[in-house]
Amino acid sequence: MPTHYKGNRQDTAALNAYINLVRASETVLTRAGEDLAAKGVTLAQFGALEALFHLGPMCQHELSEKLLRTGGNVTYVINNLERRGLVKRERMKADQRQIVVRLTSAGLKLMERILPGHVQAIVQEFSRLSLEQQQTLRRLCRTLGRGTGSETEA
Amino acid sequence: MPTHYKGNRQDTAALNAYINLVRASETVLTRAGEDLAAKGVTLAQFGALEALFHLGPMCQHELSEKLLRTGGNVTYVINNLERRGLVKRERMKADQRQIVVRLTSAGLKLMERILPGHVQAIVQEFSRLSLEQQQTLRRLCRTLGRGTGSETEA
DNA sequence: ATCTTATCGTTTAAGCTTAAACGATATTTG
DNA sequence: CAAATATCGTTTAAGCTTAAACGATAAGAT
Repeated sequence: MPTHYKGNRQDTAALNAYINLVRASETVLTRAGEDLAAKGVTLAQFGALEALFHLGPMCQHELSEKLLRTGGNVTYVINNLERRGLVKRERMKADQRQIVVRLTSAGLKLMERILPGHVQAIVQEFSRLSLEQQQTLRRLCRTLGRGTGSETEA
Repeated sequence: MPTHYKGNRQDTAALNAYINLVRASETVLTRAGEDLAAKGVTLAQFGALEALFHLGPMCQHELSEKLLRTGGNVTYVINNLERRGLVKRERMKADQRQIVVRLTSAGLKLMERILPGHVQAIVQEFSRLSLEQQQTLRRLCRTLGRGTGSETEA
């Protein structure tokens, strides 16, 4: 479904790339979300759990930076995870403003149980593309995702 | 920021493509949303307005198919647009279940005023990629976005 | 014609997300 | 030290999104 906008060649190429990029992302996210729903967590919850699993305990501010979400959003998602007993909060002694979030044993067990299958679901999803195509896609998306020039990342 | 998951080559390529695809989409959508916010509408509202602008009046069910959203979501977004006087609803005589949504003159004027600038914002965003790269990105995303094999689209 | 089934739009509950205002705690500055 | 500034987490309001249940209308079956 190409764009209906009548413009020049540049405009058409950009709009078509835009719509297909967003659609592809929605498709992939929807399927990943369905996989996780069957495992009992949401995508947002999994994102937080995954960061804690791979990077270890961290304060909410740090989590908000890793997840590219606002502080208020992290409060909300962590509330839901804490209510389900998957993470726990601990106020830091050194800096009373910060709250360290860590996986509970239940949270750790959950991740050990569902992570491999979720990875395979994503691998399966991307098997529509060859290895080389996946790398090309990654490279183009990285170029597109770069900021306005004030980034620090290599 | 590559994945921290320790897996084989296939897994790593898929996960990296996944994370960068989603991030790029979020980046582009955020910027498009900021552009539209400055123009006074949300991305979801613009999506509905744009469909009505380019395809003409249609019932909510049709709109939900074009926008790839649920019926309940269309009800919600159209409510907000109607409240702002940008669209109006008309119950169809032929089929009393259907409700045709059409742009008001205010909605039409708004789109004529903001659409060109929004297109240019997207073109600007994608100017990080060459024309050829945009076409490659589009092709890869289309492949990825295809359904499980039950699609009708060419 | 009546009964069954399907379609269309709405409502509700739950979750995600942001921006903005706020309180508590740290840090910096004069 | 005291005052101003900055950081961290929370809360609120608004919007987006879905799934599921529902009522109204239409289409199909017997």
